[in-house]
Amino acid sequence: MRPSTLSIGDFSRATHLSVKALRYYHESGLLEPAEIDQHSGYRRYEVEQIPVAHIIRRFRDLDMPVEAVRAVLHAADPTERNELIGAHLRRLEDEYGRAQRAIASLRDLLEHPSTDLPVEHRSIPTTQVASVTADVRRADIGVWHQGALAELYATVAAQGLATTGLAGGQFGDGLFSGDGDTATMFLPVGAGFEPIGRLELSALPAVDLAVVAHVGEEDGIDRAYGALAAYVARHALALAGPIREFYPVNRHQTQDATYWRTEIGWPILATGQED
Amino acid sequence: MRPSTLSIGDFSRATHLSVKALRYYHESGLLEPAEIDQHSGYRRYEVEQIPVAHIIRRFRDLDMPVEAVRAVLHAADPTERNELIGAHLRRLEDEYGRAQRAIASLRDLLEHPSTDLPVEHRSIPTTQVASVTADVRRADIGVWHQGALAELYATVAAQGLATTGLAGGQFGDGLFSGDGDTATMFLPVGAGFEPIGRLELSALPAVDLAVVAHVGEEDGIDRAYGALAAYVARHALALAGPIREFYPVNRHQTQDATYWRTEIGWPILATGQED
DNA sequence: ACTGGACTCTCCCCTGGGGGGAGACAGCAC
DNA sequence: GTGCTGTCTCCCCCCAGGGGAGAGTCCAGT
Repeated sequence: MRPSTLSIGDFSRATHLSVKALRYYHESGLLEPAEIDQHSGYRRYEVEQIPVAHIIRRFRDLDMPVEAVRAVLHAADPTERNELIGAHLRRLEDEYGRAQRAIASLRDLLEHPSTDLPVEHRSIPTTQVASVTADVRRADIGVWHQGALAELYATVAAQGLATTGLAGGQFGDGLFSGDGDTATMFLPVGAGFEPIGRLELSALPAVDLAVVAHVGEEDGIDRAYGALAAYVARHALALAGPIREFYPVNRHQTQDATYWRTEIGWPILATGQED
Repeated sequence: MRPSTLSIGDFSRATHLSVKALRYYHESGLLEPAEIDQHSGYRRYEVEQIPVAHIIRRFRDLDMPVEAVRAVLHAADPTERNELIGAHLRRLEDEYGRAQRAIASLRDLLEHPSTDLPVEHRSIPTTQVASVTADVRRADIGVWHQGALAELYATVAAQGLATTGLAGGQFGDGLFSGDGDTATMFLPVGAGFEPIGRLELSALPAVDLAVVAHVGEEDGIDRAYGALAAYVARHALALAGPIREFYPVNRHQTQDATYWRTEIGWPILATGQED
């Protein structure tokens, strides 16, 4: 008699999926054997499952998570399926674009390891701000940053208020314990701001900052950080609080990133003396 | 007095690397603290280490392995460094290209889940071949496949011999125990072949095959596998050995992939009867 | 019917790059 | 002295399986 089902080894050879992977897909429910021998526990697959297995392998070759593969296979209609696939492809494209820009920045950093940029001292008084504070993982800061600023600008404008200073952010607050990353985006406002949703009205403490400006996209910003660190080292100044950044250009109004400006403020102890 | 070193928390804020990551980099020797308090075990970093930490973060953002980052940082000269960075960028580019092609193939598979392609039965006698056999991980098969075939063509030609049949490969041999993937690439030759290096002279056993042809790049090949599986299922034929593939077109002479041809052979039990 | 070898089973530990948390010290301001 | 926060080490967790141990199964040959 000719068996109409395949052993796990035969199925592995027919699908180019390893036996280990097949067992894992069974365990995780992504691809269940057609039949399991009650006595021996041997898995048996049907030939009709081979095309499905090929599809799974293709997706896994793309590093699509097993959960996402299951979602695609269980998607109701082709539209939803294409949407899911498209989303994954967009993620890959994003990653690649980010990689290219970061590589350029890296070459720059490595080839000009110690660039001197003008450093300016700035005394910031206590400031009343509309703010958003959250624990954000470092990898997500870019996205969160954009969203929070957009919300601040929109809400302040919607309340008919004017901004009374530079938009900015503060990172690594240490207000909460633990190693979480507390980040705050803020927009200075006058009296009358009404906190809505996650937005708060708060007061930023006064600080003395050593400030370096960076122009252009965020990718090249490490050079500014490096220059600042070198300056601080030369003048033997310690870090006296969370880093504060300012964004003099409204990035939602000015789309061309070459005009963007980031001012990085490194809090220092007020000394008054500069050599 | 102003401390000239930073605690791990301050250093974390200055570099945007998490405290956990910094401890891990210390443990793995990628970035060692400038000083460790003998009594308390507290780590102390110098401001001069900040630019280095930024560089490390950039590389890790690119998913470059910690080992590779260390290699780049310890590289003797900029040339070697650029070479290492370039290699990583090329890997990213390769992945992205592969992803794009695989996505196209996937859409095809999902939109035409059951394509009928002509299936042909073929009886292959025992064949004398020059061959390369190795345990190859599935992900590496593409590369290994190219190299092995090129070596076979070159060596056979160098010995002044003619090929006496179609080049091909055999996958999932099962000659060795375990779940390893045994793959063999072969080129039929007449008498007089001298095995050199990893090349062997061997005899492939006779088989009866159900064969489907696929034209073009390897990316669309899953459709052919699917059609073959459907055919085999309809005719209740079991898999009777490792999959064999044939490549009638020499891919090193014909660069245009649209002319490439892959014949997939699914071993079946010889029955002589076809309904 | 028996034997040997190939095949498969489950179970456990391992990878990389950290994240999350427990419990114990350390340092600093009041 | 008394909190509070920061930091230490140690342990378990993630994904997608890989590697191997030890035991049970299947099948072909005798």
